[in-house]
Amino acid sequence: MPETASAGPRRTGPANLNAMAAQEIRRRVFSGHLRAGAKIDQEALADELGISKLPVREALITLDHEGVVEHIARRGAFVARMTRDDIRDHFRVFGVVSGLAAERAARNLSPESLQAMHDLADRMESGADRAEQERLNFEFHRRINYAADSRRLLSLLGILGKTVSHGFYEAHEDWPDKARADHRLILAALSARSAARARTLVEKHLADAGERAVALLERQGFWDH
Amino acid sequence: MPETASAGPRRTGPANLNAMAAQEIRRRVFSGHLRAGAKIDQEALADELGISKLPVREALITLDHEGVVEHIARRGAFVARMTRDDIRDHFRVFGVVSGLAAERAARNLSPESLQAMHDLADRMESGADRAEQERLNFEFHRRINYAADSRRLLSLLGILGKTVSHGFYEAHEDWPDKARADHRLILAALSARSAARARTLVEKHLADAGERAVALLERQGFWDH
DNA sequence: TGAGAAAATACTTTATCAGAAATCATCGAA
DNA sequence: TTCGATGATTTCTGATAAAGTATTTTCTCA
Repeated sequence: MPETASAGPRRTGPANLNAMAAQEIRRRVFSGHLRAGAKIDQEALADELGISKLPVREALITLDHEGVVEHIARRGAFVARMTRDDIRDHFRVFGVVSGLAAERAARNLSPESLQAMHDLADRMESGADRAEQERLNFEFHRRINYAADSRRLLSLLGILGKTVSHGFYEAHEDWPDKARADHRLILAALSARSAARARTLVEKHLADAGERAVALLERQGFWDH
Repeated sequence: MPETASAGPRRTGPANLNAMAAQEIRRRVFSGHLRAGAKIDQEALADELGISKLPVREALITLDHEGVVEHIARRGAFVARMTRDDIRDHFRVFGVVSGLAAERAARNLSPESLQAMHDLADRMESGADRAEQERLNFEFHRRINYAADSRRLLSLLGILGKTVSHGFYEAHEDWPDKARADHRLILAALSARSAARARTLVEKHLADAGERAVALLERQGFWDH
């Protein structure tokens, strides 16, 4: 028996409990399940998720840094009151930081990576299903961000990106077309080594994504009280 | 006796232990006490600070988000390997986000706030001591950031600002003069409601601060191994 | 018989749990 | 309206369980 292949009831969760808890709380906030300003009961949430209070507490620290909840010392955590402009601002910042990364990527990207990105763009047009498109989209941007070759930018982009409510590809009829067109333009700028143009395009791309995020949340009843 | 003024041996720390621990770890990292790549022993650190492991653990989560340490699941936390370019990038991002805030502030700042900022600038020139100047400087930027009136920007700026190693006013002979000049220019742009100019000036101001931060860390032996 | 590789074991460290201590907000009384 | 007691939570501690790492031992092959 070379491995513990036929293992017993090993749990299959995402590595650690606090990441799982954070993901679940994010879902509840953006789905409108947890309303803005509501106090988050650590104990109740822990019971509900079948874990102890500690991972929940750690998840709340993470979400505080992301701006999803507001943590007041010795008072507890509250769902952050996010306005439409807060969402737009989030994507605006996401945009300028991504723009910086694109600016660098325009200089650094190897010919091989550029080719790989062209392939990605091609695959996005060959009518894959929505979920697959979202994955390809993620991969496209990831390539740019890694090419920027800056630990600092990468770490910030990781935080900024996690907050995003996924599901653009399902929610917006015209988003796939718009995204494809944007990606082609960005890729052209990167291929031409036009750092400034790549930066501007990426900034606009994400500002637009911000508007879509607002519309998506609107439709999901995020601001209905 | 209106309050527990003449209290017993109440501890006087900064509200909660994890914030204290985070501050202490930051200090050790930027002073070169904890070297890049070094593994952080949670238990040893907890013993040393006279607290339990949990606040230390929570501090490490915070510092992970700030990019000061790198947390690998079930492996522990390691001091982030920060290059000179990482520091510059940090301030670059700090700059673009602060720039966004300044852009908004140029539109929003009330005449009263502008007057208050003029007073702050005046006081910075009336030869206060270095520590006081650093405080006034902080207040100056805080005014701008609050005037931007965006929870999202404010929260990000809070995180970005904490990482900064303080002590510019002590460390650089010419920084007070440079900072005063920059502030005057920024203030002029804000008073003239020139959003774009305010943004550019703030971006430059912080990019310069980044160079100074690199020089400061260099002098403190941060990169000597 | 000695050297190298694989596997099992022991050890160190992290992640989690349940409960105790401290703190703040609320409510009632003067 | 102000002060003090009560109750509900958060925050922290010590202990336990789960991983990962390193070491040692054993086995195979030259």
